[in-house]
Amino acid sequence: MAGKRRAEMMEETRTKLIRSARRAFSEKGYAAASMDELTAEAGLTRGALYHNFGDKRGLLQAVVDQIDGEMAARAQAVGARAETEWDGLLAEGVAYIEMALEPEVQRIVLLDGPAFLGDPSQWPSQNGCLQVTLQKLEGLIAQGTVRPVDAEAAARLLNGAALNAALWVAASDQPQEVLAKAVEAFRVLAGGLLAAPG
Amino acid sequence: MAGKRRAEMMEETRTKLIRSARRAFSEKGYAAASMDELTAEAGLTRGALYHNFGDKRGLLQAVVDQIDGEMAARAQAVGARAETEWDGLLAEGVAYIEMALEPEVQRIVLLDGPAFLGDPSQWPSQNGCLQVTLQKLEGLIAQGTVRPVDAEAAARLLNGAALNAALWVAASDQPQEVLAKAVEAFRVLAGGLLAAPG
DNA sequence: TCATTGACATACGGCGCGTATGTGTGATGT
DNA sequence: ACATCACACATACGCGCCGTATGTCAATGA
Repeated sequence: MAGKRRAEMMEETRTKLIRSARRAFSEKGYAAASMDELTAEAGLTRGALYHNFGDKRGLLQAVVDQIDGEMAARAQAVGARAETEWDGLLAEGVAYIEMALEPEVQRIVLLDGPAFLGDPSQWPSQNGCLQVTLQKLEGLIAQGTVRPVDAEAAARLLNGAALNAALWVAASDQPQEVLAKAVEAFRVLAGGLLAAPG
Repeated sequence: MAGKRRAEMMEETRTKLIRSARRAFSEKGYAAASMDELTAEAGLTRGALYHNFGDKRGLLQAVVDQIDGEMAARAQAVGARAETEWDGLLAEGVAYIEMALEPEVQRIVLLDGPAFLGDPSQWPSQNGCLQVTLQKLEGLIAQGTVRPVDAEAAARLLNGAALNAALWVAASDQPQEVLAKAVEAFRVLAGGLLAAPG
């Protein structure tokens, strides 16, 4: 028990703080979350927080990076399972919409993240979600499936569309029906990118 | 000077407070803006603010409603000037992207608004921007130009795409070039809605 | 074994929000 | 015209929260 090295201990406290922060931020929002409560829930004090993350924003940044990484990995996994590259792109977009329904993702990454950390593309994590979409798009453009538009621009618009759709679905009364409409509209819109409209 | 009725006076203080709030919120962000400074700049105190708007969020709501209304009016004016309905839709979208480059719009309506007031479609102002796009889309669907998708879903995705494009442009080093790419990508994406791809 | 580093806790100061209370001016009735 | 009321706004107060400065104790290394 006491046989742990200092580095391991520190990594553990970081993990505990991030875990508590994910809970607190997603339930109360970043602004309303109290550092005292948050750290107490992790069995620590604010001292540990300022030592490890600098300030409250630093903790938010760490949380956002973690969730963003998880989202990117999940989307990529879903996209890789598709039969064609194009279906993969669509699947990734739909996956983003569905993931954005989770309170953690919505509240922390989509709402508080941009508001308190600024534009996602400026984040240290480099916005993994965007990178995944970007790569898929570049591949599709190279193989001629997608028209030769600016890949980054298209990726941003697609992600933005998916994100906004998710906010809509989440605020809706009948999430299931609205989700179906959102996914359908997403497919139609994305179809605009195709070189040979189907 | 003293010949004003009470209602007129109250309307004037509301106007002054909202004006100061637009400045403060857009420059410092909602969270960092101090009510004391804000009201002092308007020649008043926090008392006036709590009396007229209930709390800090109430003031943000009022500011957001005002800006949203202005945006919707501007977009509608731009869209109405186009030769065809379809061109009008595209023009509105481009107008949103360009408007979102203004710090007031970006910071207050696009970042702090959703974070502190929740989903835009739930706002009392009913999100005028969305309504404008929605009407245009419904017209286009009725006349057969646009495929029969769910109009609200499509409107949301379009607006979301435009919004995200704007964030990208604003954070960029060469806004002019990036804006051109964003607009081009927007046109391509929107083309997916067309019944007869061109 | 002892000095030192560093991870974390404790203590302190200040600011900002929300509310409770005070105040003066315009509205109202006779 | 005068007294009274109502109300828009100012003033006063308390609480919570963040950031920093300081303290403490265990782990490290010679």
